[in-house]
Amino acid sequence: MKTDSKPHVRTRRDHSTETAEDYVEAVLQVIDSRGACRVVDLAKRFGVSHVTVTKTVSRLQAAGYLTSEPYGPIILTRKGRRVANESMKRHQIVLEFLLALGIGRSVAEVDAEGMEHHVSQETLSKFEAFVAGRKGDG
Amino acid sequence: MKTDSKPHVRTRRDHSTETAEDYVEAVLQVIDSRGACRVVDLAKRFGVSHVTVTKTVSRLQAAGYLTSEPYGPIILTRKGRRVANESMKRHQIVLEFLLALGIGRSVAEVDAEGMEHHVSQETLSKFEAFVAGRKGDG
DNA sequence: CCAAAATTGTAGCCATGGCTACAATTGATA
DNA sequence: TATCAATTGTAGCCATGGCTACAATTTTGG
Ligand SMILES: [Mn+2]
Ligand SMILES: [Mn+2]
Ligand SMILES: [Mn+2]
Ligand SMILES: [Mn+2]
Repeated sequence: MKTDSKPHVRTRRDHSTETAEDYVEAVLQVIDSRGACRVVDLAKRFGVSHVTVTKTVSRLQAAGYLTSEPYGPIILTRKGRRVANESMKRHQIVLEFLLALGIGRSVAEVDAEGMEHHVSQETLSKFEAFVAGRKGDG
Repeated sequence: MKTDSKPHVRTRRDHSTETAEDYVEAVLQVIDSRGACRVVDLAKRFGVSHVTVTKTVSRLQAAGYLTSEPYGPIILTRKGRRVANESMKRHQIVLEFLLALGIGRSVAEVDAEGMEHHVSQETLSKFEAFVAGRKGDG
């Protein structure tokens, strides 16, 4: 797990994996709700042009997260599915934590999307414990 | 405050202001502890080459956050000091929140460096309230 | 005061992630 | 089925933020 003593170095590393995590997560969710994932779906979701999505998808394909043929749908590889599931789980924990803290849902959803990539395993565990604790209360 | 319904759009905006915030904050702290801030100080702090710092400093100068003459020290403008103070305050709140949650100092410092840029005002307030609450306890 | 070390600047490269404009393909429907 | 709409691809642009290599300047020690 390499405990980077330099905070900014870790933050930069977090950012370098952020796109892959958000994309595979989105692909999984779109497939789950529409049957197949297309470039337009991701463009709408992320609020970017379809060109940006196409280029990113091609990078992620080269990196082994997904596959796609010309004019075809976007499909996750085994690796892509693994990362998507891990990311979704972590996203969920962060979101539930913010909700448990009493933050409004729409704000919590926005904050979680950015925060999720910077939460260490230790912090994630504390978040989980906190949520579990609030469930027990009244 | 514009409540971006699209999480990823907000996250991208957070990232677009991140460098300026981290730099002015660092400049303020270096000045405070060494009397003056130089390119090397920032390069060490951020774990990047002096070239990266030079280029970024020149961008931030163009954007009005700081000034610097050739081979001279880096000085914050009024705007730079304002942003630095705000950023330091927010950073401190996030850090103290993580510590109050029971996270180890070194991990908390690393996580805070990334998280701080994605915390909305509402969430920041809840963080503050949580820390204040734990202070009262035993 | 001068040489070596440290610092800073400059040139030029790369990857990521944005965009517009336009072309090609596919899908829907009249 | 022929056309129009939607989707996807491609070309080419930009800004940010990394880097190495080398040049210039400043600082420091003897
Ligand atoms: Mn995200
Ligand atoms: Mn997410
Ligand atoms: Mn930061
Ligand atoms: Mn971030």
